[in-house]
Amino acid sequence: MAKELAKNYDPKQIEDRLYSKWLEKKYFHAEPDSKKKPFTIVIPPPNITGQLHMGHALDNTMQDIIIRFKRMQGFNALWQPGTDHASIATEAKIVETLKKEGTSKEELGREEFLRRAWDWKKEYGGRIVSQLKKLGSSCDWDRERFTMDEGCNRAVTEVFTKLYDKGWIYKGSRIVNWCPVCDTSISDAEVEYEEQAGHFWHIKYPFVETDGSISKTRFLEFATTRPETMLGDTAIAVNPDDERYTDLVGGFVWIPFVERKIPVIADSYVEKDFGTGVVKITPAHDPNDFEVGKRHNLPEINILNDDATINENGGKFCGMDRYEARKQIVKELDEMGLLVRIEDYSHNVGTCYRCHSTVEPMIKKQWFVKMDEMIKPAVDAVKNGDIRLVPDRMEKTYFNWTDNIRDWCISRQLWWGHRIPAYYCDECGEIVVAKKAPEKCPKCGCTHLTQDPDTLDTWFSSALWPFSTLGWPEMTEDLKYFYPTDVLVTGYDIIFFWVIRMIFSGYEQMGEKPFNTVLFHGLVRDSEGRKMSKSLGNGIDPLEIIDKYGADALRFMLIIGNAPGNDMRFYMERVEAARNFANKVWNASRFIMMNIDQTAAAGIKADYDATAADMADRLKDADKWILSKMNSLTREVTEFMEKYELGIAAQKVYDFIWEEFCDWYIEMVKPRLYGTDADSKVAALWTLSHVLVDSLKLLHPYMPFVTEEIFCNLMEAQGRLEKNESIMISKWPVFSEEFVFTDTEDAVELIKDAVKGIRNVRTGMNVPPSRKAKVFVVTENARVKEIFENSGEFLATLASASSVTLQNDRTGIDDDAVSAVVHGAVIYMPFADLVDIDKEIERLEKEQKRLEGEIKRSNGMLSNPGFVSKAPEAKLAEEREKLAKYTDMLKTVTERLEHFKK
RNA sequence: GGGAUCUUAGCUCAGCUGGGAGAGCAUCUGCCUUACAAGCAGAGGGUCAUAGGUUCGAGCCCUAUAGGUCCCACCA
Repeated sequence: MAKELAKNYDPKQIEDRLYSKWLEKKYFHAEPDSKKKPFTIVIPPPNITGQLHMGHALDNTMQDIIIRFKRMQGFNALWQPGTDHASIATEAKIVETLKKEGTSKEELGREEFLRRAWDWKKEYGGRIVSQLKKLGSSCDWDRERFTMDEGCNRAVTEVFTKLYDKGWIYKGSRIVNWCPVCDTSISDAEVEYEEQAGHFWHIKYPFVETDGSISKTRFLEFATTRPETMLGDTAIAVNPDDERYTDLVGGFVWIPFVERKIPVIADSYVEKDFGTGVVKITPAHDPNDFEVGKRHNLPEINILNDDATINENGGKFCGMDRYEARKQIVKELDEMGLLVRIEDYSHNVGTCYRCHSTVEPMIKKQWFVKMDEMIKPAVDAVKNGDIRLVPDRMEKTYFNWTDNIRDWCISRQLWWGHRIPAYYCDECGEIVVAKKAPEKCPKCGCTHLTQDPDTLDTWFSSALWPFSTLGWPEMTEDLKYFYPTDVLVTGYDIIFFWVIRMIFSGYEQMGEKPFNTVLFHGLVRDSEGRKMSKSLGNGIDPLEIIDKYGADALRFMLIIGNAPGNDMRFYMERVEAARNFANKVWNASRFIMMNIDQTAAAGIKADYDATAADMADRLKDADKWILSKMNSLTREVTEFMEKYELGIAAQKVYDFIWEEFCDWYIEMVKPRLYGTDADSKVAALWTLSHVLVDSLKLLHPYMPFVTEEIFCNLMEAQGRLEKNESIMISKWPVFSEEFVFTDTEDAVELIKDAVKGIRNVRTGMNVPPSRKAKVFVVTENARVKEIFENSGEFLATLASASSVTLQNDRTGIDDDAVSAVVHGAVIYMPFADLVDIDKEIERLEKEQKRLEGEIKRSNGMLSNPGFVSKAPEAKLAEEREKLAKYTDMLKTVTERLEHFKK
């Protein structure tokens, strides 16, 4: 490794190399260790069909930031990785490929199809993993899992049989959402509603007279958006309180085409005021009608085949596609004079979340998980705070779902997935649910049993992910040590699919929550705020960004200035800004290392392992100031990260490094570095190094590569690489009392203001005389005096007060002037912007009022017996301190105000 | 229909328990200065959607209104 940093920051030169090093050193690997506290994250397993997209990049960056942070804090940090078999999505892809090859899954047969699927997994499952590595993800790859591997399969079978024995998994004939394209049932959560422009067909059925004849004059009018379902109508319903139709209830109407008479029934489900107040009831193809049908014992007539063509129950329309049949039916109704009118109508249509074709509700025999009992602990956990959702508004969404939960349809008519461990006796039809295929039927003794052909919903196995990956159903050491996990990071879009199901599964199977906190993030949208999608072609490939700007830049961009749970837009300019920041850090470090080298060459060497106490008497005000700032920053950043406010934490680090450290401290310290005072030089170098190292550490979770590269080079340059071989396993900085220099910090802040004022004057030289600054200097004893209206004279005055010379400042003011500032010979209030005194008086009056308010509040609290008796001592002390501080400030402000008023 | 959320600079957004209105980009003015032009020093630009309320004090809390986004449920 070079002792000097390369002249130019080039992520390509460092990222892959460092990642390999980390892997080689096994820094990502975690084993149970009773001496250390665990911190665990399980990855939301990406689909094996997937390519890394911006959503993944955001999700995994957040996890990596947290896990790196915790690792540095000394936790035994495990980030458990893996991938998801994504049954429906993967199967669709493979079916598509087969189609292109001119074959089909039926032709291939189940076994061959699965072989192809596993080949697919082998080929593409690794792709997403290598992409995650490009991002810098510090997952423990030795532990990589797959939702359909042997262990997960054991877990799935275990859960299925357990819940079946408990009666919480059952097979039932119920109305389910059927996707005719994916050719499978899907759960309620997997239906997406889309607003579609459609029609409202107003149709009338003729009455059946008491003598059995079909009326030519009396009709019952209703409206429907799906006319083809009339083939499956088994009743017509009105509201029981609807006086218009009271007489008709009990009568019959006639359905054309299928030549069937159906009863007119009364059910409160029908709303009087909507449409004609008459509803056709199709129990087999509408969830509400299904319920009505159950209440009235109506026959259920299925009119659709699985591919959404009309079946033999549809009479002459048999074999037609659903939409073709719709057209034809409407046409013929019109010819028969039974079509009253067509109204344009926009309504929500349920579509499959995978293929977006319209789903058809159908009655099917499927497997369900009973939810009413199992959901309870999951509700309580969030209610009583055992599991925290961040941001907490997600709780509303969560409860909205849990309050309206319905049984979960888990069987899928797919081949790629966990096979349902249910076996049917070929003789007597007995159902046996068991971990292993039974030898013979327990009822009739027949030895021929057939396994259920269906597979399980992908989410059934994902729900077990937090513990199945740690070895469950075996009670492994891993499981005992790492479970429950600490934080789950995921998008709010899969709260129903995944988060809730993990929570109830954790409680049911483990008897304990799967994680303490769920941290939600939003969607990454394009620069116009649209969802990134393949169909729009507006997706931005994270890998291209990494290639061009580096993973550090991408990561930082995704995090900074974004609040938890909020969507964000992707801007190239923001990636550039992040890359520029990395470059800034690079260059500042290069400067510091150059100076370390040069001073060392001159025989002056700082002890970089020295403590603050060792250095105490050599530190200058500027050093104390930046150390103090660094110290506060450490505390703030740590606090924000612990609250998972990653965006704010990143912003703080950014501001500190760029503004305070680079723009101020490094500039302030230059004269000392170029000067001759060895002690001062050593103090400066020590401080530079100390602050740089701590800044790099705070930045490391966000920008792992650039920080590691600099850190290692710096350590080598300082001859302490052996003890500090990687920043990622270095100690996270902690707030320390030894770096609290409040007074110095305040003073230098004032000085900064002063310098800014001077710069302002300088650049404002050509402004009209009225704008020329009035500069005030407040001396240590608070004596206010106006020095000069002319900046030149001001500078001269400052210079005369100086005792030390500074050189080569970039601020554009005379060297000597700055020295006075930096050395605190005077403390000033720069009012360079100040045009008239009235404004300042106004400001001070406002401040005075504010302080009076604060004092009043503090007094109120301190004289409140309730507060005094209940508040902890620290809180009381804090309040007293505040009171004292504000009282003091008020005094100063009032004094100053009086002065100005004079 | 229920719920969530947003409305802050020209654009995109931060602003965490009420006290300074902020960042990036864009615009304008100076600077190739021995870490960095991927940079430095400045400037302009905001009734914090509107109207009330609570408070010594409101971008932040409460109420209402308008507009946007999203989720859930669904009227056939």
